[in-house]
Amino acid sequence: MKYVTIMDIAHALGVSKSTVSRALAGDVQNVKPETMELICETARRMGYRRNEAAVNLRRQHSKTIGIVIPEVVTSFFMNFIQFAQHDLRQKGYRTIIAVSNEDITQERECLDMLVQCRVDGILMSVCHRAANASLYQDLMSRGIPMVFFDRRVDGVEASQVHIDDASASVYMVEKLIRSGCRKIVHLLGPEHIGNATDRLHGYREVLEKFKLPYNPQYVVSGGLSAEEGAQAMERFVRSGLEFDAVFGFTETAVLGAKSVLQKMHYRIPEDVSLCCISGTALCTLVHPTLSAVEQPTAEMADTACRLLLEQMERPVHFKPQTVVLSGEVVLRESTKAV
Amino acid sequence: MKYVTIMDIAHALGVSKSTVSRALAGDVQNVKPETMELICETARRMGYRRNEAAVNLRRQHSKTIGIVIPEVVTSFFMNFIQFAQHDLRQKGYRTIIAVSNEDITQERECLDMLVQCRVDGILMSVCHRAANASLYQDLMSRGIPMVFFDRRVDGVEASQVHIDDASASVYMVEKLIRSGCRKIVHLLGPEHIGNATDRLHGYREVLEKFKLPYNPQYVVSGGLSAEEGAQAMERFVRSGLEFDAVFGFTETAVLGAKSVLQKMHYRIPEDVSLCCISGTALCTLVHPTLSAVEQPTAEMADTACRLLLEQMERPVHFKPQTVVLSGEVVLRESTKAV
DNA sequence: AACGGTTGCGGGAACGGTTGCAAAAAATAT
DNA sequence: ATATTTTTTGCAACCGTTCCCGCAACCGTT
Repeated sequence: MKYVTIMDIAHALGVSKSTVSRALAGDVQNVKPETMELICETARRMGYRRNEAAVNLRRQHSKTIGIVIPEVVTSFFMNFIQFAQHDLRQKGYRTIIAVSNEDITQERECLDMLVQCRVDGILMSVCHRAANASLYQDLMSRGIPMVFFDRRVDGVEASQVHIDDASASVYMVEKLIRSGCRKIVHLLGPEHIGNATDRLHGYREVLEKFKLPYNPQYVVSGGLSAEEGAQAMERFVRSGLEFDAVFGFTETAVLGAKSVLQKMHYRIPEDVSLCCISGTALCTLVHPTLSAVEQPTAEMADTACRLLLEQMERPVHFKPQTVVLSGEVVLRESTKAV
Repeated sequence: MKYVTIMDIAHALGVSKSTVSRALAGDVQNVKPETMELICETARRMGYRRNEAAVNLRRQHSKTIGIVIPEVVTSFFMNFIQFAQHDLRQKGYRTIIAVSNEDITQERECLDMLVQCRVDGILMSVCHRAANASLYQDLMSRGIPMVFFDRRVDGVEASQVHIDDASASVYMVEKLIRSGCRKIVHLLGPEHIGNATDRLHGYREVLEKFKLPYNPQYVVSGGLSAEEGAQAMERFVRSGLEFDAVFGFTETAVLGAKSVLQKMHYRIPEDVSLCCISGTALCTLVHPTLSAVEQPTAEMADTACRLLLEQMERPVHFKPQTVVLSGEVVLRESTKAV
């Protein structure tokens, strides 16, 4: 495994490595056009590829951004990464992605690895609203810019961008009620995810607004996965309580619930309406298609990248800011018309 | 942004950087236990994180493996990455993932980036069976070990691991026939993906075996995405030809077809059986659940990593080998019992 | 006391680029 | 022609780490 270096090129052409370096960097101020052309051509011919490690060492930055996400089963995070990569690449940054698997220990390891790689900044969606807060704070005080997206994090002085979960819930549940539903089950997300609480608040807010009674029995822990959602649904159905709609914290859980319901021959949406927050392309792939509040993924990625880049450009007197985006209600076949 | 270096530690303790380096590397042969303890403790206290760029430069390897995948909408590739990351991390390797978006130009850029980062090896699923073959060959002759997984690549002397597509198709289509289906539509994959041809061969083989006529009109280009699958299905239905089953190249395309069929009130599987190759968790999320040949993702990742690691350990007199795994037919609700 | 062997540590040269500064070469002005 | 400026080039230091080599201190033997 022998890579060609600028010294190899310099030697082959009888010039100094400085000149080669400048030529390859396109420094038109300091190198004669024909020399430049010659060097670039030779580099191409010899198959030269710059050694990033050497560059990173010399310049004191890596031109890479770390992205930490909690899971890879939903396509939301992958879509986010795609958009973010597009934005960052345009600004000359590479990305390195790390998955915490919804585990705070793995999350710490991810962060550790990113620090070792000397990433210039971190885009992060936490797996726990508070558990690693002091670590984030520590990293940021060490001068590593961070922006948190999608999942809210508490007690950290940092830029964040997420959707207005409470409002999103309000929109969605209101649609449910206006379409005639009265007994709405809420598949609650895990307590350690901040957004779960907000979505529950939104749900309760609408009930109050419409003077409907709030019954805690209709709020069941639906987890994150399809399995958990299915189990929660099954348990609820067995409890014998009447219901005419399910509003879920997340897509996968609702899909699990949907399977259970369909297996029991509930008709959707005639017998039960189904909807959730943070839907992805999956919602359109199932039958009936699922009504959901869609995350503005592209906008979220753009905003997160912008915030991060701004913070990296002017690290001094930078003020953390929280951007709240609004989700878009998309009504599909799993809910009745209002 | 100031990171602490081994020099900082050495200075603080009045020892040489060599000793610090050795202590941190756990070189018990050459450093006294108390010194070691002292150095490690100080390093921890000062928040030392090794600079990977410096290490990569000095040692002539990066301890990272590049993984190139064609898309991120299916969870298959993400699952593969998860398994591969697990294996590689155990061997002390980081991973850097790049997405080609089913585009040969982007694929070249991905490879270029990985070379710049001096990855020690590449795990790759191509977006075109042949287009970039000479580039792969070039990279390998430059001493970069590569292993190709899932998607077959032609005319390249390299290790490959994929499922036996023809046999997988045979298994699946046979089940269809044994359950009573006679007019089976095949949603063909894109021509530039080698596996598509193999799966078609499998389909034809079974027809021959059962002495059923082969009608080219029943083989339609179904593309990769749900949209393409839906369009293909719609076109076929409009053609007026009778059919009682759809066997698809890939999950997403079949899901697209399924939507169309369900919208038209075809009953599944009573009117039309549905199945595909390379199913993921998605198959169990939809209703009715989808019969599929499941890829042995973990096994494929393990094999690919093993092959790559072996090749990296003994680059000389290494012989490329192709490992063919067999898929597992999982019958679910979208097909009738045999 | 002199000897070889081990142990623990420091010095310094790499690794492959970038970049400030000075010097050489070329272009322009006097 | 020489003086001056401008363009183009080379030298050398540096980034943080590893690792080869050498040195000293200490050990037990003779």
